[in-house]
Parts: sequence; structure tokens; C-alpha cells
Amino acid sequence: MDDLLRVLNPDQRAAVTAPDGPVLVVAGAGSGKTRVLTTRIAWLLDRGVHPGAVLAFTFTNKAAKEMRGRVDTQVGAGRAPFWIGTFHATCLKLLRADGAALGLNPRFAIYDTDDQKRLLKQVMAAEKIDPKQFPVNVVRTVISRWKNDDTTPEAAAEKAIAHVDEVHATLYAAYERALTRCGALDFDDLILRAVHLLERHDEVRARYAGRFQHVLVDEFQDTNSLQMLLIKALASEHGNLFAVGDDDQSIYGWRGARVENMLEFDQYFPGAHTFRLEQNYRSTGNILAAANAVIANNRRRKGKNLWTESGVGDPLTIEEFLDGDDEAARIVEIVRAECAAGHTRGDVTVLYRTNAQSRLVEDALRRAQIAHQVVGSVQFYERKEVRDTLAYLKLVANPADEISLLRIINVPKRRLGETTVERFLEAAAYADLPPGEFSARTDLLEPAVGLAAAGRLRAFFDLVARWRTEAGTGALSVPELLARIVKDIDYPGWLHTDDPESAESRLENVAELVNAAHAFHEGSDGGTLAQFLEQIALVADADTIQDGEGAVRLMTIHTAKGLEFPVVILAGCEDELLPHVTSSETEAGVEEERRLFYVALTRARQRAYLLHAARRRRFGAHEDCLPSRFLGEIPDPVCTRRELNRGWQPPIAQTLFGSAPRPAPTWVTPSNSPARMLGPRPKPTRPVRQTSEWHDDVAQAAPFYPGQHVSHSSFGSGVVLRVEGVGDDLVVTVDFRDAGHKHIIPRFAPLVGLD
DNA sequence: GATCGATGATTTTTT
DNA sequence: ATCATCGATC
Repeated sequence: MDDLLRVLNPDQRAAVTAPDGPVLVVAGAGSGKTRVLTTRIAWLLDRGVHPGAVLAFTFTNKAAKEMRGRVDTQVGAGRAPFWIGTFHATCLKLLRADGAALGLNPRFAIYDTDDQKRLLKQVMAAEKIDPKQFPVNVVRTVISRWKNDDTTPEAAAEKAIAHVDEVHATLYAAYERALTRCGALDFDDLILRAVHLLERHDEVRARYAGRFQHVLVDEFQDTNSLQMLLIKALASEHGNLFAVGDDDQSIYGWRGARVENMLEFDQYFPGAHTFRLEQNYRSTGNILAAANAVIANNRRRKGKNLWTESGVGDPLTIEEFLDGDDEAARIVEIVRAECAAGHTRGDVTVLYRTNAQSRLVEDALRRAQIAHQVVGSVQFYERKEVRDTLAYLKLVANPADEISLLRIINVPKRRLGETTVERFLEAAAYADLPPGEFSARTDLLEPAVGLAAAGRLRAFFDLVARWRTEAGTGALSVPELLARIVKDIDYPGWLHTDDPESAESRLENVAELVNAAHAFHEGSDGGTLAQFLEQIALVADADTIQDGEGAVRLMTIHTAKGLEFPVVILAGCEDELLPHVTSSETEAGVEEERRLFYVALTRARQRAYLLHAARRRRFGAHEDCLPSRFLGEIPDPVCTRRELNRGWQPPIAQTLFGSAPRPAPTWVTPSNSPARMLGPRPKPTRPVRQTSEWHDDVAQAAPFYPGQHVSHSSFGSGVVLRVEGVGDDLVVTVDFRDAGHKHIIPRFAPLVGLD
């Protein structure tokens, strides 16, 4: 243990060895926050605290896993495990164990955002509320906010002033009834119900609060009021709360996070000890100076100054591009340069504000044949085929789950159309029976939907009942059940009928899900179906990040929180994007965006590239963009800036003939850029060089043309499909006889024309 | 009840 | 520009 403490700096050591009682550790970016948390746990265990008496909250499952691993290496594995997980996973554990006290359906399903929206649509249709007047997304957000404030539907109705509030409150109440009927909880419910469980059932609260002598919370700045209630309840017996966070990294205000939980820690937990960690072990001096300078512009913060003993390092690179395509081409270039300079592709991470930005970068990397992984976005579990397959499993696990039922009752086609299903569900609700049971009541079913449809419905529910029996008796494991379902419904056949184009790749995704089920089965020593579904419901984007050196990673800044990378490329540093247009109205909004920018900067260990474009496509149309105001807050000595030269344009005629490549953009280094960029600048009025023609020129001048027969050293022979200029490169899409479609860059991979 | 084509919204960030 | 939803038609 002494060894563990010796490697800490005095501040870290003081925090780790803090006496019992409430403790707040204000930990700047890269200040060894995770190390402090893990060492604190190790220190507690070393001092004789029983592992079962320790409860720790992390932001992602991945962080939980890593932290457990690190504690294990510190104190040796093989002890009784301590509790560590996300708020949602931990609350789920409480509810599975003691939810009966709240009268919860013991088989309750977890509804994610998509399920919520579908259910809400149903509810609105039933309540005859026009979704045009009350957008589903808005209603969903309003309800979520109420839940996070611990506001009941009744309280919401009482507080309603305007008509919209009344409608929202009505929908909230109806939505809650629908959730109950479906035997489901949404994400917010997991925490809300856990809080209710502890607040309304004192014997349950006393049991858990008595058991957990030490509660530790990571990323405390991003807890909301509900989570605060939970923490308070769990720490109510012993009062030992160890909270770690950074107010400058609070980036979840939009989903109810309250920095106040941290800023007013003293009031919530009187007598708290506060420790501050300001020495940064992650980034170079220049990166840190830039981050410090930017965040200093925020008014609502406690204020701290990170410092480092490591050298200044390279200056940050700030570059302007014509559009998103040019920016993406430059990212390819940076990756190549960094790899040539000794980094691996896995050392480079591209960050951006919105998921939509990943597309261009992804395309550019794919064309350049650079391995990459997009974290989040349209991730695996959101694909239609995966969701459909999962819906079958969910329906097997929970017969009441109407949303899953609706998803798949006619997929593949069973001649059960909208009208039939509607009549059926209505009649079932009227009879107050779950769909499956109602379908067995021939006397009720046939008059409701007619003889023919009744037969088809019964056939479907017989199938589900069979799966349920087999899964329930343990005759089939989760992966076996999944494979059985896919086979029984001939899902491959259906995918092919539905869309032959994509059938193969969609089938691969289904196969991938079966693989995941196998992995789960082996990893969890034969876990139940419910456990499998829970695990899937609660995976976060960040949990899917693969370790390794092979691939450039692309993710949103939000997803990157808590991570670090040698090289960070921050794309789209433009006003209206970062800060985002929807947050630019209020000071609080801009300050949260500035924290987001700060988080992005402080992810970088060695090098940071901040890129922005002069125009970007939005809804298909080009829009002029100004550089982000945050770029102007970076002091000049720590960065180099290159802006587009908006003066003289090279004559187009020069490149019409011959094989002149697209000219590299010409840059100017502004001499007075920081001063000039501080305030809002007028929109650029001078004409900006058009590039679309240049792309075409490259194609025309190229030695390759569509239809041409070509040969490649490793892919063999094929036919050219498309020739296009991308950035400074020529990209030839070839249909190889053996290798299929590939994007080839002749500059790197020799491609020989055969005719 | 299914299929095709037109229309309109969509992009902020996530457990 | 792309995707989901809606309406008309078979």
C-alpha cells in the first residue's frame, strides 16, 4: 500500500487518505483522477473495509470495468467484489432485487429512446393528440425532465398553466399507464424508481445504506438532481461520500446535470473536506495553456489553473478549409503524417460536435484505406435488423412488451396489417388481457378481428409461446434461442425479400448479434435472457471502443469525456457548430459549449489539430461558416494558424488539359488573428473559390476512365466504375473480378490500365 | 393488406 | 441529402 501512495503527489495522497465523512476532490483534466479513485478504494480495502461495503459509480461500463481491474492489480484479485457500475446499471440491480416493494413487474423490460418514442406515438394516437402540434421528441424531453425532477404526473398537472402544459401532463400520465401495461421502465425510471424504492421503503434504504459504508462517485459534475437524491439515500447511514469531478468539464446540462451538486457540495454535505488536483500529467504545456486560456472566459466556474512539469511541446495547429470535404482530406493527410512520424493509427482520434460530421471523415478515410472505428452514431444496436431480432427476444422475455410486439408482429410479413393489429390490441386492452393471453381466447379473438386474421394471429403467438417455453425450461441457451428464432422465421429469407441489396450485410449484423449472445453465454457462465437484454440496453457508446493500435477513432466530444489520446483532431471548429447554434442564445449555453471545447482540447497528450471550414453543407445547401469564437481565445504563441487565402484565384483554364492535380489550398498566416477573431466577424462576403469544377477536372484529366479494364498488384484485374478527385488525391473505384468493389488511390497503390 | 412514390422533417450532445 | 411517414393504387 505504501508503494501505491508513494507514487502519488502530495495533493493526490491527501485526497486518497482523507478521513471518513464527505470528501470532494476537484480534479482538473489529466490530474490523475482515476488513479485517485482507484487508490482510494484500494486504500479503504487495505484498511480493512469489506469489499461488499464499497459502492462506486462511474460514467460508463467501460470505466467501471477498468477501475475494477486497476483495483485488482493494486490489492490483488480474489477478494469479494465491490459494487461498481454506472448509475443506471446499479439502479437496475437494486430494482431487480427489491423492485417488488414498488409493485414492479418482475420481468420488466427497459425501453430506450426509440422504444419510448414509439410508445409515446401510440399513446398520442390513443389520446387523439396531433403529433404535428406536439412533436413526439418535445413531449419525450418534457416528460424526461419531469422525471429527472422527481415530478409525478399529478404534480405536473397541478403545476400546468398554459394549455400545452396540460396536454403534456395528460400525455405524461397516459405514458406512465402505457409503460406499466407493457411491463417496462424507461432510462429515467431506472433511477427514479430506485430513488422511490429507497425513499419510500425505509427498511430497504436502511439495508443498503447500512451495507455501503463508502460511496464513491466519478464525474460528479455531471450528476443530476435524481442521482443526487440516490447518492444521499445510499450514503445516509455512514455519510462517507467520496466525490470526484471537474466543474470545467460539466457537459451534460442539457440532460439535467447540475454543476451545483459540485459547486455547492458544502451545503449538501456539511463539514465536507475539499481537495484540489491541478497538476496535469497528460498534455504538453502548449495544449494546457490553450485550454486554460479558453476556459478562463467562463464566468460560472470555481476557477483553477492546471500546470505541468512536462515541456511545452509543439504548437497547436489551427487550419481553415474551404469545406467539409477539404477538411476530411486534410484529416487523411494528418493521419498519414502522424503515422510516418511514429504514431500508430490508434493514437489518432478525430473529435467532432455532432454525429453527422462523422460521415465525411469516414468516407475520406475509407477511400484512403485507413482503418478506422466510428464510436457511437448509428451504432450496432440501433440497426433495424438487430433491433428487430432483439424485439423477438424481448417479447419472449416479457409477454406484455407491446412495443416489441408491434415491431415484429408483421416482420417478416404474416398478413397482419395495421387494421388487424389495431383491432386486436384494442380488444385485448378492453378485455384487460396481455396480447398473448388474449390471442388464446378464441371466443374473444374471432369476433374482434375475423376468422382468417384470428388464425394468423394465433399461429404467431403459438410460435412465441413455444420459444418462451423452451427458453424458460432452460432447454435453450440464449444464443441457441436466438439462432432458433432466426431459423424459425426464416429471417435470412425475409431480409433477402425485403431488400436484396443490403441483405448480406444485414445478415452479417444478425450473425454478429448471435456472436454477442455466444460471448455473453460463455462470459456470464450461462446468463439468463433477461440479463442478456439488460446488458445490451445499458451499453454506452464509449463502452464499444476497442483497444488496440489499428484504427483511427472517430467520436463526439461527449463520448470522449474521460479518455485521452496522443493526437487529437478536432473537426468543425466553427461558430454555430461549436458553439452549436442551439446553445448560442444564452450565456449558460455558450459556457457549456466552451467547456465542451475545453474537454476536447484536454483529451490531447501531444498534439492537437483544430480544423474549421469556410462553408459546410446543412440540409443539402451550402452555408458560410465563421471560425469558432473559441479559436480566437487561444493565445497566439501556443498555436500556428493558417487561413484560406481569399485573394487571387488560379485561373481554371490551366488545369483543363494535362494531368494537373487539384491545387493545394493556399493559406495565409494572419498576423493579427487573435485580436481580429475575438469578436463576431461579419460573414465573409468575398466570393470563395468553388471546388466542384476542380473535382471534375481531375476526373477528366485522369488516365483512368469508367469501363476501363485495369489490373492491381494485390486485387488482380477488374473494371473501373468511377473516377473522382478527393482532396489532392485521385480515387478510382474498381469492380475487381475476385476482390469485389474497392477504392484505389493510384498514387499509393499501383493501378495499371489494360486498354 | 401490400407496394410504390411523393412529401416533409431532420441535426446537438446520451444513459 | 437522406430518411421516415403518408397516401394512392393494385
